[in-house]
Amino acid sequence: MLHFWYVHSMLDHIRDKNALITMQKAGISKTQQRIAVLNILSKAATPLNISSIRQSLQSKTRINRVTIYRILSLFKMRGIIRDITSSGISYYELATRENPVHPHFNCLNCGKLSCLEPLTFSQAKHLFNTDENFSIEHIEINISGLCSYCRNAT
Amino acid sequence: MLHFWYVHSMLDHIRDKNALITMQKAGISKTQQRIAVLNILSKAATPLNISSIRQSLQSKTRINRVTIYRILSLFKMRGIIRDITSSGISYYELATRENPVHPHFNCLNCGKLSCLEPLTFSQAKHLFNTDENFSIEHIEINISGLCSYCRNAT
DNA sequence: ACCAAAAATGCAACATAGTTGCAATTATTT
DNA sequence: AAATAATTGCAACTATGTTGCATTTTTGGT
Repeated sequence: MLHFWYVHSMLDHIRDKNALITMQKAGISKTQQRIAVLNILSKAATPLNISSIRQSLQSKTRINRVTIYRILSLFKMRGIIRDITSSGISYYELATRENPVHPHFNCLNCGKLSCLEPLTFSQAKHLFNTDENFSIEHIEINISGLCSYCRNAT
Repeated sequence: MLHFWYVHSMLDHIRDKNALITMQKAGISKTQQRIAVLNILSKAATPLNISSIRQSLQSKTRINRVTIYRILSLFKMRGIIRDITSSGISYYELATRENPVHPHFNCLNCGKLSCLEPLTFSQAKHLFNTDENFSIEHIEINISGLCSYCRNAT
């Protein structure tokens, strides 16, 4: 039987490799800080906000607050990640083919952001009577309430 | 023919009266600052963010930054206003029967937030497969791109 | 209309998010 | 392996938002 730590170090290794490939494709320098940020986002099951990212990073990599902002901003520009702002807080998630744009659910109790089933852009676009000639570039749908855990806990 | 200033002072008078009635109904003290904030929001054609509200207020009423936050928070709790957070900035609009919850359009160029045609809560709710037992309390839909003005200006 | 009690405002101080310029460090290219 | 280019760290700054406490304004009873 494989050991826990072994499986994990193996996964970490794969992730590091993927991170390098991603940055290669994007044509940006492969720095330790960028790899670390990318790995944290690829490990995450839900979109993460800056403070979660900082916490996860500080234990492993020495990284400045400003650097995180700059890396996230660069990743966003290059289409590597997407940001979701729910209740005034920015969350980040990987933007891959396998992970298309989708609505999010923000628990008002625990604050966790979960991903909902995707709605295609055209489906969503169809909903809104935009006879006024707006050019739609982004549709953000955020739903809030209580997640199943918090709902049952109360 | 009626003079411009006359019509306006008349409208202001009606607004002041409406503001007083609103606060009476909500069972909260009728203060100058609250009347001023309420009037600004009732005059506005689009949802306003804090800095717009501050700017509009400072010319007329002496009011502290903190007071505006407290008033908006109270109004929100009492259901007098609604807040919309688009791209990390909070905007406020009157929450009346005639003005139901609706999606918003945020121009990425000029930053202005416009109101789109409403979608009923049940229409919107129906869209999302929430088989997981989330309890939905709020659905926020924000669309961004270029407004007609900015689109044509470029 | 006045006075006491209750409520709201102003102010100072603080916390967090996010940005910018510049010097020091790290990647990349040859 | 060295020179150049890019990135990071740091200090300082802006904006948003919050809290405690003293001062002022509203409210409600007389």
